[in-house]
Amino acid sequence: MDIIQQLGELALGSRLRRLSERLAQDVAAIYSDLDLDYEPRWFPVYYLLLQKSPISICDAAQELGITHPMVSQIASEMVKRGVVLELRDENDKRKKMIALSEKGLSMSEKLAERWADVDAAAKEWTASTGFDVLAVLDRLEQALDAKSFQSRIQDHTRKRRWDAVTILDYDPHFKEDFKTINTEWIEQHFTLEEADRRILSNPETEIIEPGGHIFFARYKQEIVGTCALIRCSDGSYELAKMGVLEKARGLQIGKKLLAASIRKAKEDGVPYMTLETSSKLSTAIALYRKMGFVAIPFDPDHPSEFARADVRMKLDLSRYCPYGEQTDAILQRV
Amino acid sequence: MDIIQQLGELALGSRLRRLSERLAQDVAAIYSDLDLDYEPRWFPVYYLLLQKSPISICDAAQELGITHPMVSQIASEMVKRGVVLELRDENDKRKKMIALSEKGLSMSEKLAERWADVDAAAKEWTASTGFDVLAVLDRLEQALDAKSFQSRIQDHTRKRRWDAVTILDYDPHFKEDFKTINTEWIEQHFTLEEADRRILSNPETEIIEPGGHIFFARYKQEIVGTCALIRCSDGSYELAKMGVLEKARGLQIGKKLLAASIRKAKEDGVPYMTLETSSKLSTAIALYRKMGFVAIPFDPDHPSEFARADVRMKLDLSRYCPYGEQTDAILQRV
DNA sequence: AATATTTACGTTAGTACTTACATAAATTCT
DNA sequence: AGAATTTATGTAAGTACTAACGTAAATATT
Repeated sequence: MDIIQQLGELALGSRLRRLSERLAQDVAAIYSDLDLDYEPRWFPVYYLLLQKSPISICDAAQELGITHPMVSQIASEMVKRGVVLELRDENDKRKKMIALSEKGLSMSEKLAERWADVDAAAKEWTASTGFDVLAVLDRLEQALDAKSFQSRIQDHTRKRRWDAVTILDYDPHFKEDFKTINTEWIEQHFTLEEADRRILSNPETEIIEPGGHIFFARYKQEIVGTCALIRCSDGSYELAKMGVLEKARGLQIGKKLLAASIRKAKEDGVPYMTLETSSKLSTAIALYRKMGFVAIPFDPDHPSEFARADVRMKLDLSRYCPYGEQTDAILQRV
Repeated sequence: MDIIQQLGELALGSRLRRLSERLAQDVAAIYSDLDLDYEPRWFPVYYLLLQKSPISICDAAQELGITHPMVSQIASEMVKRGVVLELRDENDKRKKMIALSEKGLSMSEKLAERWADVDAAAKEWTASTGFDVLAVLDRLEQALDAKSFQSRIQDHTRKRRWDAVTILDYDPHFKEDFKTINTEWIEQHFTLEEADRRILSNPETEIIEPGGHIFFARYKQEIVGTCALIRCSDGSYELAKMGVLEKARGLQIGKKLLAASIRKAKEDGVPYMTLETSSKLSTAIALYRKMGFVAIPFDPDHPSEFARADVRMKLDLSRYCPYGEQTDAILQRV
């Protein structure tokens, strides 16, 4: 029992490879005493030519599920050894048709006998496991056709990252984080305004006490993101002060904070949410849009408190609004 | 459904390879965004170093079940990229000990996360087939450890050849074959003597009518071997005129003829069999010996009819004598 | 102590593929 | 009809291995 075996599914690929190499070597050995102009690697091409002949290089490659350079190389080897003949297609001068020569054809009887032995040996071997090995391979391939291994891995990566982030409600311990996280992103793109300083320094009096909320995202024991719901005079919420630390970008923390905010707003029976942002923040706007927010015109009666704000968006919570309700599995994929 | 799939067990190796390559490619892709000095092919070595460090090149190769040049190459790549440190073993100056560097170790956390995703994806994938894929692989490998694929194929080849040869009793149609087959081998090694000509030209009066038998081996509609049992005055049989055509050598036809002869002798309740041969025919003598014959001294009272004969052998049929009775399966293997 | 054998490792060459690119012919578009 | 695109093939270079050989050091044998 070596490490490759101990690793189980993680080293499945290595194991399949090892097994196939072991077989290939053993199969190669059985041709050695046959004294024919034949190489084991020719098998797929030779076998195909026995059934369909003549055939063009690329058609053969397609039928065999290998690359055309492979067929091209094997074919020229076979031509060199006199096993295959090249003919040119008359209608299409690009095409090189290959076919078994007299010599190539005459080898088939002896080869077919060996193949029958290989087939019988393989059948016996696989049957001895008590499993229908071919069916297992069929299912494995089918499953992979339905969904690539890469995307399966990605799903798990996404899920792990998603689960690694916890959304927390406001706690006085996080007061400083609320300030530093927002200061970081504001100063990166804009300059800190007077209203920013007031709100970021006094979240409790400015947001919580008037009936708002602040959420925090924790990743690896650290607060890396935050966003606030400010209670407006008409009872709606304004989403604001959403920020994620530079180093924690790409973990879909913004989406998770936003989903938590929408969920809370629905819980509280709020009719709609608004937000103000800047057209410079295109990734943020894309996210808001994905979550259902739509742009609304700037109302001259309600000018923004912030100089950087030039976009106003709204999410109508009375209508169907999936992202406040959907499961994590769907959210992760959006 | 391509040809590789249609071929079933015959192309099992190709299929395993294809599957492993598909996995390898997908797995390679998930490291690309990780921005680490890491190559997917390092995996086995890296993983081992995470558990056992430092370790020598050859020890690592052994543990991983790969060749030491592979470990050596991977290790030097890793050294070049600063992931691995080389130390010299003090006690054994041949040994190069490799260990993860600070940098190599620091990568492990991120890598381990990805591995966990790969592992989870693979588990999910294999489980979706409804089979215990790992168990199938275990069984396949175990079965191959117990008996190599090559020897499994050989068994089938042997059996096919064995079954392809039919032993027939004397029939006047075969009279000419009896003569030509024996003439071929006698003239190859010796010269045809007067007694040869007499017996070969008149098998019926010389062998059959005095109570003897002649067997023929048929392979692909052709008589390719023969041997005779000559009834002696004391009731025993003398095995004689055993020959196989040059072109049919290697098919174990001699063994099959001999087995048929011994079986017949036992059936007929004969106490023992003898034969005369030449010390020049070492392969034949080896076969006789395998089948239970032992050399006996030349009895001066019974000089041979043939000048070439200088070895006399005997098989005591009253004692245990496996090869007259054993099944084909055992005979094929002898 | 001298010699033979084994072990550890590196190097080179080979294998069975692939990807990427180049070229020529055919087909489609305008 | 001329230009752009697609298709068929070949070639070069790369990948991830292995096998085979050579060298140096250690160990066993005589």
